[in-house]
Amino acid sequence: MRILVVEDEYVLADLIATKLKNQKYQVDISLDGQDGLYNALSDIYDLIILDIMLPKMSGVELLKEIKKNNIKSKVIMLTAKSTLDDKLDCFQKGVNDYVTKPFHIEELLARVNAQLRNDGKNVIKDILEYKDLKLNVRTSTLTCTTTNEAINIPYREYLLLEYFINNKEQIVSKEQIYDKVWGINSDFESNNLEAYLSFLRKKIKIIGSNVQIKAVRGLGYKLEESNE
Amino acid sequence: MRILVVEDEYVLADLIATKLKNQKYQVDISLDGQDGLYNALSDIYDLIILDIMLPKMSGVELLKEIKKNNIKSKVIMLTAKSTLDDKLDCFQKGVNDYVTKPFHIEELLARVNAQLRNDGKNVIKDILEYKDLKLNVRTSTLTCTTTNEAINIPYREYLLLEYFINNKEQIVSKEQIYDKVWGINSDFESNNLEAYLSFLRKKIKIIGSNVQIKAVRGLGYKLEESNE
DNA sequence: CTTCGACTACTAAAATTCGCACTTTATCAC
DNA sequence: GTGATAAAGTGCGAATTTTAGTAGTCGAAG
Repeated sequence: MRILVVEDEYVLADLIATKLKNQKYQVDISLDGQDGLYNALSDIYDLIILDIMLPKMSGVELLKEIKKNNIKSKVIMLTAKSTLDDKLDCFQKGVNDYVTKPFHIEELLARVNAQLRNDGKNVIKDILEYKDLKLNVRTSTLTCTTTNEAINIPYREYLLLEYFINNKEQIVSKEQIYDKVWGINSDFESNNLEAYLSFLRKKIKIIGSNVQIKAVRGLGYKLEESNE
Repeated sequence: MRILVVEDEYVLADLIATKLKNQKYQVDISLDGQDGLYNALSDIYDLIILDIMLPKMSGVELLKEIKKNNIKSKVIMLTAKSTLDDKLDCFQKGVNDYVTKPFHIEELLARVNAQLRNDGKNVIKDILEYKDLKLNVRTSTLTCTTTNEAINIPYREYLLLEYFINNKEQIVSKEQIYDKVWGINSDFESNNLEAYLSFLRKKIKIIGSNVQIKAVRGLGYKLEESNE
C-alpha cells in the first residue's frame, strides 16, 4: 500500500511518514501543493493525506484537481481550521475522512487503516492471505498453512507479494508492478523485476505452497493456485 | 442503499433516520443492542450507525459479534465518551469511522456519504460479451456460458477477438483488423491474420460456443451466431 | 449445364523471434 | 562484513510469423 503525505510542516510530515512506514506502508512526502499534485496525478497511491494550508496550491484546490482527473486514491483531509462548512465542503468534494489538528498520531493511523481496510475480509489487516499463503505485515513473514513452514521476506519482495495478493487472480502488467514497488520515477530498464519474481517464487516454493505467480506473456503476471 | 441506526435516544435516532431518508437512503432503527444485533446479522445493510452506550448490549460487543459473523456492512461509531483508547480500540475492531457527540447532523450525513461513495471502482467494464461468449479483460480468459468451459487467450488472439466483439455482426475488412491488432505500419504480406483466425476459431470450438467468425468473401469477416 | 482455371480462404506445421526465468556478478546500506 | 538490491548474462520455450499445401468459391468458356 502506497501513501502520499502532502504537508508543509516538515516535522509533522516526517512523523506521519515514519509511523506509516513502521506499518509497512510505502510513503512519499510532498512539501507543497504543486509537488503534491504532481505526485498525486501519477495515480499510484492508495491514499493521500492532505493538509489544507499549503504553499503554492491549497489542499482544496489539489483535491479538486485530482477528482477532475479521476484519480482513485482515497483522501484524508488534515486541517487546523475546521468550521462545519469547511468539513462539509470537503466531504462534498469527495474526501473520505477529515481529521482536525491537533490530533493524536495514533488516531490518524487508525483512520488510515480504516480507509485501506479491505472491506469485509481482513478486518484486522495485519495479515494478508491468499489460499494457503499468509503474509504477516508486521514481521514480513510468509507462512504456508498446509506445511506450516515460514520464511522471512525482504522489503522489495514483500512489496511485490503484497501487490500480488491485493490483486489476486488478476493479470497485472509489469508497469503497474513497477510503479507500485519501485515508484514512478524508475528506469525500468533492466530485468530487475523478473529477478525479484524469481527470488519470490523460490521462497514460495521453499515453504511448500501451491500458489504460483504465473506469467501471462505480453500482458503481465497473475497470482493463482497452481493446478496439478 | 440501506442503513441501520442503533441508538437508544429515540429523538436522536429519529432525527438521523429522517435526514438519511431525505437523501434517499432506506433506514431502519434499533433502540437497543439486542435488537440491533438481530437486525445487523441479516447482513442486508450497507452501513450501520452504532451508538456505544446501549441497553441490553453495548455497541462494542455488538461490533464484535457482527465482525465475528463476517457481516460486510460498514460501521460508523457514535459516542459521547471518547478517550483516545476508546477510539483506537474501535478502529482496531474494524470500525470505518468514529464520530464524537455532540456532532452536527450534517457532518454525520457527510461521513455516511463518504463511506458509501462508490469510489468509481468496478465502473470499468471487465467483461466483453457476445451471445454465449464472455471475454474477461482482466484475466484474458474466454468463457462459454452454455458449456461453462473456459480457455486462456494469448495476447494477439485476445486483441483480435476484442475487435470482433466490439464490432459484432458487422463486416470488418482485413485492413481494419490488421491496423487494430498489429498497428498501422505492418507489412500485411503473409497470411498471418488468417493463421490467427484459425487459432481463434479452434479455441472457440473447443469451449463449445456456437459463435463463429464468418468469412465474407472479398470483403472481410464478421462475428455472428452460427445457425444450425 | 458442366468443367476448368484462377483466385481466395483455411489449416497444419516448420521456422523464428522475443519475452521470460534463472543465475551470476556488482553495488549499496547498515 | 553481511544481507539486500540492482544490473548483466544466458538459455529456454511459448507466441508469433512464415511457409506450404489443401479445400472451397466464382466466373467464364465450352
